[in-house]
Amino acid sequence: MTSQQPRMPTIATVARLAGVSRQTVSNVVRAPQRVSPETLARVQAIIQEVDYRPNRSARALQARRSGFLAYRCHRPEETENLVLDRFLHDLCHAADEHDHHIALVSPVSTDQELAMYRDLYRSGRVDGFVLSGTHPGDRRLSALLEEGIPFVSFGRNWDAPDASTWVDVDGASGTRQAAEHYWRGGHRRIAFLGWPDDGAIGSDRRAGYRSAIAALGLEPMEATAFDRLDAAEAAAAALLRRPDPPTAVVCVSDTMALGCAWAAQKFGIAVGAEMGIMGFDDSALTLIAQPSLSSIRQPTDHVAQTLLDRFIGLSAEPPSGTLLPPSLVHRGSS
Amino acid sequence: MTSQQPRMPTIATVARLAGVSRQTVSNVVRAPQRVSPETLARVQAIIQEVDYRPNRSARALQARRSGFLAYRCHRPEETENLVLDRFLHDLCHAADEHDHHIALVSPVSTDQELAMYRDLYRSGRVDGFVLSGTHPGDRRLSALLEEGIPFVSFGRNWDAPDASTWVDVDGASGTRQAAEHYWRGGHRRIAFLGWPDDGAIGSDRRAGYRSAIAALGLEPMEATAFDRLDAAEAAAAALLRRPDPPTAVVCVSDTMALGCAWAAQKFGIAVGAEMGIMGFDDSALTLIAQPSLSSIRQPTDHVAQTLLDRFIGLSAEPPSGTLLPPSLVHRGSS
DNA sequence: TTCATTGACTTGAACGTTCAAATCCTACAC
DNA sequence: GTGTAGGATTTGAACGTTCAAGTCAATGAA
Repeated sequence: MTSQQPRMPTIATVARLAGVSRQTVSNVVRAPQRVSPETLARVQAIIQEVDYRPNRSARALQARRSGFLAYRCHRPEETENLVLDRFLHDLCHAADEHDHHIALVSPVSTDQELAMYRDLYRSGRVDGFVLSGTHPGDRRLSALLEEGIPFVSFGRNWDAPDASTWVDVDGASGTRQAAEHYWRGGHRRIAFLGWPDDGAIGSDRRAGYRSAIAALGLEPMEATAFDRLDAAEAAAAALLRRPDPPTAVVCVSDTMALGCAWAAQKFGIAVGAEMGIMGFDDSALTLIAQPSLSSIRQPTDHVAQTLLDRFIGLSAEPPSGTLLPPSLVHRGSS
Repeated sequence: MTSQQPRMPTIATVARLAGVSRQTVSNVVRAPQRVSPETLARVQAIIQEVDYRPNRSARALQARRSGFLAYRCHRPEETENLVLDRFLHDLCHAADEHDHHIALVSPVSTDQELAMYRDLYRSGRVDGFVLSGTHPGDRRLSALLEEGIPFVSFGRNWDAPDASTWVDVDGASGTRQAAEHYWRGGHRRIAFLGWPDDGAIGSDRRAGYRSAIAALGLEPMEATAFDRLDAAEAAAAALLRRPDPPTAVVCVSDTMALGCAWAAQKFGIAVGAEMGIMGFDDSALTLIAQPSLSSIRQPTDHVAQTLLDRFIGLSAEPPSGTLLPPSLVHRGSS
């Protein structure tokens, strides 16, 4: 941190010390089977001794790939943060296992985002991109496809599902599982608390509930509220005031579920024992809440893993989409 | 995304097309004043035309610095996430402005973290590190210092404040400002709602409150609770049941402030008009609350900016710590 | 005229890898 | 004994930059 750092050992340093050529050292590191056992041992000893690691910039230059993928770090104000936080974490992890790393960008507009992507890719700084939060009409997908820039996305390619490689979570499967879970638990009046302004995600989750309810031969019971605690609480209270109040509520988000739980408490209903509540996303919101909420959890680790696998094989395989089912996390409110 | 990409234009491509040498092209990009106006214009035109960008790996190799800083992406379960989320965002931004990028790592233990850092640095993948969430006895600081690996930290170097370069937020200043703000607003019974198990951060914030109260000649009034909504609500309710209830509460966190607001509502006290509540960190938690909470906001953008500045000048300047004051964000509960 | 000075540009080498081709050696078959 | 095959290793070149040292021509002072 102070003066001149002594130079790092290079492949040439090791070669000289071990009395072999650079290429042999390279082989020891990358293709040990090509090297005779004695030489292998000798060179490995030297590598240990001087703590040599291949220089990644040199490798990147020669291989014409940096081993970096760029990811846009989401804005702190957005609500879906908590899932994306977990996703980002899992993405790092998955990248690590593929000897890659994640480079972050934080553009302020879509235009700037695209300009950054172009620059990052053309300057060889990154090998491609991981997008998240895709939506119908997403310009990023079409632009990257058009420019032939490699990418994968967490979220479908809504406009052209077969044109690019993506992984998404099957929201309908989650709400379907939740409804079926309650049915198996003896519940017969199962409600859904959704958003009023259904986008693609909200209607996907709603559809899963409806299909399960229909398949089970139950009466649907739906309410909507904006994604805020007070609004959710009010909507849930309205449900509870009905002559035939639900005994279980499947919610489109954890915020909704928390509001639902507050409402139940005010009605003197024991959450968990008397009434089931299921959130969506298993966000950290559950931690500040009491009682802790059951939730439908997106398998972000599996998503990240799959995306990385797919990215690595991108030039070989044709583009393809994958839907992964979420899973129920039972915490006490179910 | 499909077949063989055509090769990117290199400095040699541009040189050939412009009829100059590689070095001249390099000068056009990096030191335009060295080139004659006519040549400059001609070369720039070609650069535009073929959309040339210098290859970063080649630059990194030659300059022996990658332009990457590594940052450990926090675990999704941790509570201070929301500030760190904002910090990460600001860090990307600051890095961008210094022509650097942030590379993420997600180690599972401190040992692995240190091993990763060593590897990333020695392989030339990153030029150094940005740490956050430092604590007394933090092994990372001592290890990096010992190995001579460059880093800066968001959070003091508790054990050796003068040994490394850091930036931290003056928590005491925040709570002091809040107390003084309420005093100026006519409040005379100002309480502090803190954590029972005061770590360094909690006691820092408490100290600011105490110093302000003492300076203003008021009676201190303190309560504690764990950082959970229900616990905070209970503690706040106890305060409100006192014969001399506070008219304003400075809280050690937003969770506490939200709990406080719920308690006030139950007592029929109008938050904002009748009672002031100040949170800490201005986390997104405030979004799910109604009315929205005032809060003490850490200047993460300034922190990030300063850290980057300091990192760039790390080899030239001696290590130094900087304390930045937070600011009050008035939203309605103050 | 001579010779240093300056400005514009070029050349060769180096940064640390890996690929492709070449070399060397040993073993084995005919 | 000759030829061939194959394994282990080395050599030279290339990846795309930039640094340091060079050339070359024009300028101006002695």
